Amino acid sequence: MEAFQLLSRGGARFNKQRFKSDVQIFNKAAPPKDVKGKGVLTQLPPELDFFKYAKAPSGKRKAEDKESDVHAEGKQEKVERKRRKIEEESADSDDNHIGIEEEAPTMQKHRVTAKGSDVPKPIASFEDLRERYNVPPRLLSNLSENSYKHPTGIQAHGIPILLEHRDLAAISPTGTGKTLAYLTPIISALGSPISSMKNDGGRGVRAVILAPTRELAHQIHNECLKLAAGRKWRTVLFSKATASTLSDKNVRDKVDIIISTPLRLVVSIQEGNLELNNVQHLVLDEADRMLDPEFLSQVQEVVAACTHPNIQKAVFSATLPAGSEKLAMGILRNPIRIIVGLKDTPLPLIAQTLTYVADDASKLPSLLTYLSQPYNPPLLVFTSTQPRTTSLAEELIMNGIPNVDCLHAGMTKKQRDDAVSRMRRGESWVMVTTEVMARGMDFKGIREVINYDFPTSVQSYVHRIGRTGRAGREGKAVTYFTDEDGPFLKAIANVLLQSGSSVPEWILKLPKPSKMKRRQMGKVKRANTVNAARKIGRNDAIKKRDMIAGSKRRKEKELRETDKNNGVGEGDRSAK
DNA sequence: AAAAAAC
Repeated sequence: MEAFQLLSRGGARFNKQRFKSDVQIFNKAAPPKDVKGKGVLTQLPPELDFFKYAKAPSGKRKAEDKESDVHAEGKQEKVERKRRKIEEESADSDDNHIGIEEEAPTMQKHRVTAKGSDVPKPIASFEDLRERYNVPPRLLSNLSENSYKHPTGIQAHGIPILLEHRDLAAISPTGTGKTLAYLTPIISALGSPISSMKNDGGRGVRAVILAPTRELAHQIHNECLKLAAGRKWRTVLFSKATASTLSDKNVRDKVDIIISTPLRLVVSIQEGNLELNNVQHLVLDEADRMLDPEFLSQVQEVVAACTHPNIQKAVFSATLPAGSEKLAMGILRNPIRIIVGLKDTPLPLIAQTLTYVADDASKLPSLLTYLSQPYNPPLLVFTSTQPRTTSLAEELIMNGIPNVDCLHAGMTKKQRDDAVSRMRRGESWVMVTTEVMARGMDFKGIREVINYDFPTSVQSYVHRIGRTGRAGREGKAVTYFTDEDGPFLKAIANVLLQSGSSVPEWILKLPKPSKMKRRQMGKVKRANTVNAARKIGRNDAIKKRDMIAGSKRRKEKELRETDKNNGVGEGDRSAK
């Protein structure tokens, strides 16, 4: 009982603080001053109560059902029903499922659902970690010195799970502190840097974190350095340069944590320049991306190389489609699944709009008009390809837009690093980019995102606009759509609805495009790509690459099928 | 459904 009171007090304090400092609109809405006990958030005006989606099912639904903001009532109800269904599914309790009901107040505040056996209770503050798990004081002081005062939902729930050495699938919205949620327990569990160990040292790297882009790996490494400050931790951002340094076994065995993109790691393993047999913590950040067909075999190779019997594995993302979740669950052992908020859904803090621009030629004038009015720099502009990123940046510069920058993976490492640095220093006002920046990147200042080209999936949309609205701040996201984007418009419109933004009625009335039509659209687009490729004389190269990729994908699919039939685990397969 | 990303 005492513990429970402590938890609810801590939770209440956290929420009050967080909302007061970060969400201006909270003050305007005059929150209840008395935050003692339960239900601060249940008293929020419905448009602010974005935790409601993940609350344990209760009789309180009705009051929350009334949302004023949406034009199409019928659609709204449908979405609501879907929402409720998802909740019921995730809250499906079995005997092992510890007290969602008993812990309801805390759970509600953190809007979290947990599934799995013997789920550890969440922490109320980082200080709890000292008593409960003997987390080193140095680590705790590093947290508070970097202004991490109160755990977010994913941190409160995820850190204890990882500290109890359980496998974890964690789904938490963009900008809610996932990186810290896995770095803190890893550094705590490692105890002491290898270099300072007398007996146990020299057996090789003990933790590996995989991320889909270099930029993200870099950012994770920076966070890691903050937490590692004051002790002789060796944390390595894996790259060509560091890989060659680590080809010396004596150097390599003194490394504590490696942060890397998958292929880089695979290459080193294959060259015999790296062993992962002492890895006890493996994290896949942006897990659904990492389990995409193009990354999957690489990731599986890394997983297979981690042969330590006691390895703990965790996957983190804001989005985890069913297919990816299955793959993830195949990699994890007796995992706990934590969902904060609703998966595949942006934060309602981000005000989203869809803007019709007729055709591609109308996009540039629209953007120029947008930029001629006051906006909050830095602005992030997403396009669909590298060439389009470059040419749009050039157009903007020619039109006199100041401080335009661009970043895509076709640029050199130095160019990429410089662009990120300019962004971090606040020197870029308009950053034009590709999917490379869509996931994980945390630029605190970004208030506005523009999808210049329509995103190619719901996941892409959620992650792109998730570059704003971070750590409780408000954000704004504008998405251009043309006639060609028609077939995919409705899916995105539903995402807007689910996260509390309004959508013009006519969009919701769009018929669901038939499979035939979608296939046709796909063909048209593919033909365009081929034509474009022919123009720049790379047709053959692209064809060849696509053929290779295609056959690889098919092969992987076949393997998946046969494995399923033979009951072979994920790890076994890639070893073949 | 498709481009970009990983070296």
